Amino acid sequence: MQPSETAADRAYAVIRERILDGTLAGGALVSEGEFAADLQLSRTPVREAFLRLQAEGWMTLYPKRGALVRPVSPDEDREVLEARLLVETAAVHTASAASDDAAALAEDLTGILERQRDALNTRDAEAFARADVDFHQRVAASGNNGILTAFYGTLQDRQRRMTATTVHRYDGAPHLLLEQHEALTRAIADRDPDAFAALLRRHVRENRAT
Amino acid sequence: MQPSETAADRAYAVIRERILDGTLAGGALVSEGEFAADLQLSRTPVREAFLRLQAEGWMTLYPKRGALVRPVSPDEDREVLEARLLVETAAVHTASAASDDAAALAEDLTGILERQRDALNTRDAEAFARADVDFHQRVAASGNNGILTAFYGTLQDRQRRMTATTVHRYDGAPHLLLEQHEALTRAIADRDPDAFAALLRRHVRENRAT
DNA sequence: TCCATACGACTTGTATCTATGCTGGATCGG
DNA sequence: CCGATCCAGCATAGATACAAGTCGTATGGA
Repeated sequence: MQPSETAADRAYAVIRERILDGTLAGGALVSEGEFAADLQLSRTPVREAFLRLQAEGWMTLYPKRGALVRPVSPDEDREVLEARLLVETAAVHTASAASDDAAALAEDLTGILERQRDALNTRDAEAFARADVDFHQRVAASGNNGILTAFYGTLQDRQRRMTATTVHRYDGAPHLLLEQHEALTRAIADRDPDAFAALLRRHVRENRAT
Repeated sequence: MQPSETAADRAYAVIRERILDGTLAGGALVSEGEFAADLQLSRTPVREAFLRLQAEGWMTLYPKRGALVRPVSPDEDREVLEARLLVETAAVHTASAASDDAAALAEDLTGILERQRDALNTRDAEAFARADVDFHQRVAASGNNGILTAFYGTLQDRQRRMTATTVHRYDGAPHLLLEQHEALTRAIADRDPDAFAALLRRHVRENRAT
């Protein structure tokens, strides 16, 4: 056994994953004992995981009653999209003011797009989705603001859960998504934050899943 | 005894307060046992508080070593101010698009300003600061986006800690601050988000403490 | 002197135990 | 038949016990 990862960490990772991928639906009422039995540990590490999940907003703990997996609120998708737009747009605006940052960003994005194109060709949906997340994460990070970048990460997690919950619909074909990413990258290379903002707005509206 | 508030909640509130008001300086190494003895409870609730504080970014837990109060990073004040500007500006932009929201916002802000003016007259620094926080919180909430509003709250907490850490300097007199708030409110009443943005930028730059 | 190691103090990680709160259903009185 | 009450079962809150990791220091040998 490799105890570099504690039992509490394992419990946390497992439960969080089940929430994010939709195995544990919103509104489900779970208890510490359940998971303790399931994961073969005592209730203590499970409890720690619950507390952490509550702090991150995934669960609500009701004293002496149990833990409720927080359901996705009706407004959540709008709110997440608004927030993502805001952070990404502001980041590109900042990056565009410094030619070095803009160039580095464009270069990194080109690399990620290459990976995504490969994934499309090899029909590796997993890698495709991963590249998609990386693309936007990299954009958000270009604002050179750790707080906002971290916040953006939480938005991606929320979105991941939402897309897992709802039926996963591809309004457009994957290659359309790729083309939009390419257009976004061009706007960055051109240091045109306004064009980027307009393209991004369309991008997220048309394809709420990414 | 009124156990409506659990021991863990109390421990959390106390420790968090000590971090935010600077009693517990950044970089301090603390242990569960210390606080357990101090607060007269067992390690369990203290541990829960530590976990929660870590999840919220106030502490870093080192396995078998102790807990470190996370120091304020050198970039943090810039990052917090950038993020606050971003969220408030976006919120007002949204609110300005709906006349009802803008009117309600202007009205609420006027009320808060009244409180703040009273506080200034009675020299109640505490109430003055509270009104200040409320003013900006209300602005942020006008964006009608719960996720962003909650995020804004965390920014205020971070800022509170920073201003507690550094010497609290008032670059301008309190009444200048009040005048700026009044100007901001007028911009909102006029549904002029661009003017608001410009005023706010100056406001936070001149007075990094609020 | 220098280095390796053994030890002790301190810390967290996890399990377990007790007390208490909540809830739903059975029971009793009307 | 209906509502108040009681109680068993379940879940958590918190305390405690114990195991194990880490570091500083003392100690003994080369």
